[in-house]
Amino acid sequence: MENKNKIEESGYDRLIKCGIRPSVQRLAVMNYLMENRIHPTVDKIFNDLYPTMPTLSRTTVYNTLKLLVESGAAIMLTIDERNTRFDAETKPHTHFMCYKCGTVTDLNINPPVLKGNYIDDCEILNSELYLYGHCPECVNKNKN
Amino acid sequence: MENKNKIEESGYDRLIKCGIRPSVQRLAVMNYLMENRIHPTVDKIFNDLYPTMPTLSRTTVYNTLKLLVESGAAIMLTIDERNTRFDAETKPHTHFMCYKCGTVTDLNINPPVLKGNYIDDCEILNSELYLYGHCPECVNKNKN
DNA sequence: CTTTGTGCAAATTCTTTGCACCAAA
DNA sequence: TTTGGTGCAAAGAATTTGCACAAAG
Repeated sequence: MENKNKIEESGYDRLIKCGIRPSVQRLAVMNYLMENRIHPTVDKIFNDLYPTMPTLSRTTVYNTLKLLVESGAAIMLTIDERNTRFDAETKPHTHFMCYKCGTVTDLNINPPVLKGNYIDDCEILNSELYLYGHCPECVNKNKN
Repeated sequence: MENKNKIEESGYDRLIKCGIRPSVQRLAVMNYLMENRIHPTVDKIFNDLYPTMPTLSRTTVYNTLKLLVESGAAIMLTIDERNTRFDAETKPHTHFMCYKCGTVTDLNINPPVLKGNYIDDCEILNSELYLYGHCPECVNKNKN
């Protein structure tokens, strides 16, 4: 369940490939993101890692996520107004957020490929397609 | 310049159509959004209206924007990680943010029309296509 | 009068910063 | 040893809440 769409590459390999020194904390965050494709918030990551790493600090999680994003090892999502979310899948794909339960998932629909193009003289370097609505679980709940 | 893509409908008509009582403050915010299609932040709206409405409070701007979005008179954009932005154009269109200057503009490219569909059993009620890169001004600056 | 809206101040939440200590090269 | 990483506590920024007063119906 939590491992849906798990990425097979190892966190260690991903860090090295992106030129990031693999400290214990960075490895923990990177592996967490690759094994749990739930688009977690900073708090979710911290709370889930804390039991096995009681010396971990929120600051380190923030530092690490910033580094991962800047190095191309992860992406940041602004789909959720309240909290920044993170994803270890860096290839373009479409995200969905449920208005009722707040869960963010990947959708099997290709976003328009626009990177590298110029549109209205704007140089496009990145794009995100965010969809919102009701997830299957919440659609069904509604029928009761 | 500031009036690019200005909406011709009056703020008063928009409020009435959306079932919102047109208080002085609400009218000021609605008109501001319709006349200034710059996807402003709460602070920008407050600071621009304050000189002509010195009793206006940030709380009222927050209250009003929440009401406008809930009533369908405006939309909220999460394209900018730092600040929520607002737009009086509620028909689906594509937004662009410049990485360098932070300006948010509309782009003349139609986003995929997905509202009303089911994708992976998710009921799609809304969508946003956000593009990021360098705006014409910043592309040119870069050449120096 | 009764309901709705406004605006101040305080509280809350999320994130960043400064700095001392720790760890690895 | 020198550079880089971690984590605490404090600061900062954005937003929300509680409440008293004002305005509108």
